[in-house]
Amino acid sequence: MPRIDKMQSEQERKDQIKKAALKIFAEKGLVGTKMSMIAEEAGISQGLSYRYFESKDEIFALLVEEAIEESRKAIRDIDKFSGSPLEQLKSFTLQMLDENHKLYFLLVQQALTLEVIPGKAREAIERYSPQETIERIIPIFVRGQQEGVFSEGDAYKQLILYFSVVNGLILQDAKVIGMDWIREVDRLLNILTK
Amino acid sequence: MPRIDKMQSEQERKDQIKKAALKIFAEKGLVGTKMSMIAEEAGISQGLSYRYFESKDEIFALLVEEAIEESRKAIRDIDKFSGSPLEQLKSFTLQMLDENHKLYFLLVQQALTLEVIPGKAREAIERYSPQETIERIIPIFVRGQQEGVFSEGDAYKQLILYFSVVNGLILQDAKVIGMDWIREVDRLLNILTK
DNA sequence: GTCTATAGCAGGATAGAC
DNA sequence: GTCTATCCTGCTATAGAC
Repeated sequence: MPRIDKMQSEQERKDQIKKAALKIFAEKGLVGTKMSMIAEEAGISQGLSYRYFESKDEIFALLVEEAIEESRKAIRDIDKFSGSPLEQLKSFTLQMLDENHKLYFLLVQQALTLEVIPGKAREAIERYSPQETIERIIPIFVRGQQEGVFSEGDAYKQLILYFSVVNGLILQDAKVIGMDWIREVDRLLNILTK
Repeated sequence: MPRIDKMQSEQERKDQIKKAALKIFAEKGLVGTKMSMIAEEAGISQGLSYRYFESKDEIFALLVEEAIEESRKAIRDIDKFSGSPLEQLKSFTLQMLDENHKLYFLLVQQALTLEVIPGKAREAIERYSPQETIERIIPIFVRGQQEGVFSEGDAYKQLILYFSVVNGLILQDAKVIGMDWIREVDRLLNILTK
């Protein structure tokens, strides 16, 4: 007879720890995060995480892999957003800014700024060539240019600019509370338009 | 008789260590930076830094104070840039992106994302109310609006947006080498204009 | 004044009680 | 299955030789 109380299955416990870890890692990075912080955030004791994961590095690597997988999926699905290039990009941007994606995004940023990242995380990062993202988004920019809405110039540079700007927005968002960034996305996209 | 060789005065040695520390701190944050890294960057032995500074925290705090002082100065001098609001802002932005200011900027970012920062650094951060920056820059935005160049709306929000965007640009700049960001500043300012 | 060696401590990981 | 009490490594900071 299964238990009815709030006791959790192994998978649920793992998810709980991972969720807590994601929040702290995204905020403080790999070295800045102590296992005790993750435990506290998850509401468990310091040593328990090790019954579910081998090491801090393993959790980090796991999350980075998930983040990258999530990101690939978002990129793959970008054509599902209907509308003009501008509207597509707006939908995509808003998606990046939502709660879940934001944390993943910050985590990858953390991983990218580290020189010494755990082997598995490094693999995931290296496997995920930005080429994939670029090939997927550049056509949208080009279409925007052809339709005369986007400004002329090197679409690749525009893309990098666009991402670094969204990056800055997400980073800021982590600090300034109570600001409705979503409203600002329109203004943001002015970077790209004529 | 003073020595003629490359032996350094106490002040020069301090500056050398501080310069090395700034570079590493800006990149890896307080916890991510090991004293051995600073020593290596400065080309000295691991223990020597402690003849010139009391602790890692002291160096960090010192640099944060300098960074903030530098930032106040840049803000105070913003009216010295001549020209239209747009040109003023462009000059100011380019200044933020130059080598020196960039590192300071990243350092303050690091300090802002930490919860536990050394007492002195915390004081400096708290003493430096963003109010000062805001009061200085808002009038430029307002003037831009009055002249019909900047888009309408809450100038405060535009300011925050602008800073988070520049922030993203600086962060990206630390990673993507060989990209001439300066050329992109014009495009960046499109966020603000009609 | 600078280096090398090490003391001391913080934090990751483990062992053992419950 | 979870917690508490350690072990052990790696880093900050210090001591002492040159």
